[in-house]
Amino acid sequence: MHILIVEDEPGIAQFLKQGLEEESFEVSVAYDGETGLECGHQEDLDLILLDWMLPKRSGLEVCRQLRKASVQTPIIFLTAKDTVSETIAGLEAGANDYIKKPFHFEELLARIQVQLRPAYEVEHDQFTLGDILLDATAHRVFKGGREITLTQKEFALLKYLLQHKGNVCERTQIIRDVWDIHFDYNTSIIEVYINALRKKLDLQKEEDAIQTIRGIGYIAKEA
Amino acid sequence: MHILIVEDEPGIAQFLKQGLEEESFEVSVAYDGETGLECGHQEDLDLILLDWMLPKRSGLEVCRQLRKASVQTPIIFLTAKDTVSETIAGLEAGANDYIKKPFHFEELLARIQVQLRPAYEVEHDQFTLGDILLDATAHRVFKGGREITLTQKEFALLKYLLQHKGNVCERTQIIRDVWDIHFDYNTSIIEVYINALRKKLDLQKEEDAIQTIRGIGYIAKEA
DNA sequence: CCTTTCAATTAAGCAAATCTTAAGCCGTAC
DNA sequence: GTACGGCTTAAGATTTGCTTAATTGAAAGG
Repeated sequence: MHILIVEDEPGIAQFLKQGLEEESFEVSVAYDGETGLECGHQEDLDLILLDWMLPKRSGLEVCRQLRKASVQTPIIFLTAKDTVSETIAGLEAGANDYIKKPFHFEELLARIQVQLRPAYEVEHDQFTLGDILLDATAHRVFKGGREITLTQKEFALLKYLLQHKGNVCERTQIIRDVWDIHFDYNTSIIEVYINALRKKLDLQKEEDAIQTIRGIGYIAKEA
Repeated sequence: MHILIVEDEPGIAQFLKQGLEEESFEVSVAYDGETGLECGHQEDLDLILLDWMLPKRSGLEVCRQLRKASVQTPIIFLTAKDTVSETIAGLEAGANDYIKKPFHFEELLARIQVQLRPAYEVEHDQFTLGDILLDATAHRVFKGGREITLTQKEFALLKYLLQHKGNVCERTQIIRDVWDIHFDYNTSIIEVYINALRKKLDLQKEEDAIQTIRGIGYIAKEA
């Protein structure tokens, strides 16, 4: 997570930088409004901490300009300007929060966390197995960050195996729950799909995440 | 815009209600935590103002429970509990802001506006997908700066897909939310419109911004 | 009040992806 | 070594989605 501090007083800037770095944020500092405005456009920024009184351009102006340029990065004012009308001006300029000095570092941290919290996380129920990730909500599967395209049945089978991770899945169970066949079967369809999965997920025979249990079925387990 | 106030002290509740109604908000009041938690689940709520000390359930608990039930409505704590650790607890429980009593009504208003901003933008502002830009307010669509004329339904469908950018939209969801058909359907209308969009937006099959998820629906995603 | 127009929808034929079956092969267990 | 169970492959069947054309219906214009 990358935070930009726009603050002219070296003491405060340093204090903030150090504190945030200890929380393992990546921190950049701009010492005047002009620079702050420039840096604020960077794509990889996750949050901006903005002082009000700055050389060259005021924090208020920086905030307005950034929003005007449709920069969506969360902005938190951090300033000694503590009147109500100033607070309102700051918030109306497009800031997401407004903290008055003096402040407690812990509270700042909590408020930063609030801003970094994804706005609307649709609850994704997802399953993992090693570096394989199956997102049931989005209907997508990733292996080591790279998306893998699966067909319906492949997806259903993988999901079933991951749901029962660590447990042996009998072929009769699989055919019942994934294919909805409740009577006797005599087909190699499961093998075909297991095969497809192993191919698409590039699973090696030795460290196979999906192992065959001879005579019974299959098991998905961590290496 | 509909705001829920959860506050046990009638005086404050009334003061808030009146003030907010003057700003033409629709206001509901719950006088204890239990009721607050129930009302908090309502779909049409845009914001919740939450006191900490409440009969039956504390505001902190209400907040936690709502978030646990994946209610995404913005929550602002409005409380006399003013220590740093309480503030942090409130924010970590899932609140979006934390205002300490006594407060200025004007500042509260500004902070409410900040929380309502994202909802407003989703409703009115613009969505992008690669070089496609959809301006919901102006009801216009651009691709690489050139305006594309869409019909009502085409526009509604594209907006829906862009709103859910990165997530698979199931056909049943689409037919429900865009066509408002809640019963079983058996028509190829979605295909027709997807087809129209792909044509008008000149999307190539390979790097298609709108991809088909066979058996499920469609997904709009960046290349 | 009738005609024109255009968006919305339905329907049908076609194309493509997926699912299933089946047959031969391979490896392990006995 | 043999027999059984699982793996692999490919071909046929089936399902799903794409595309085009025709029909409906509602608003605009004469």
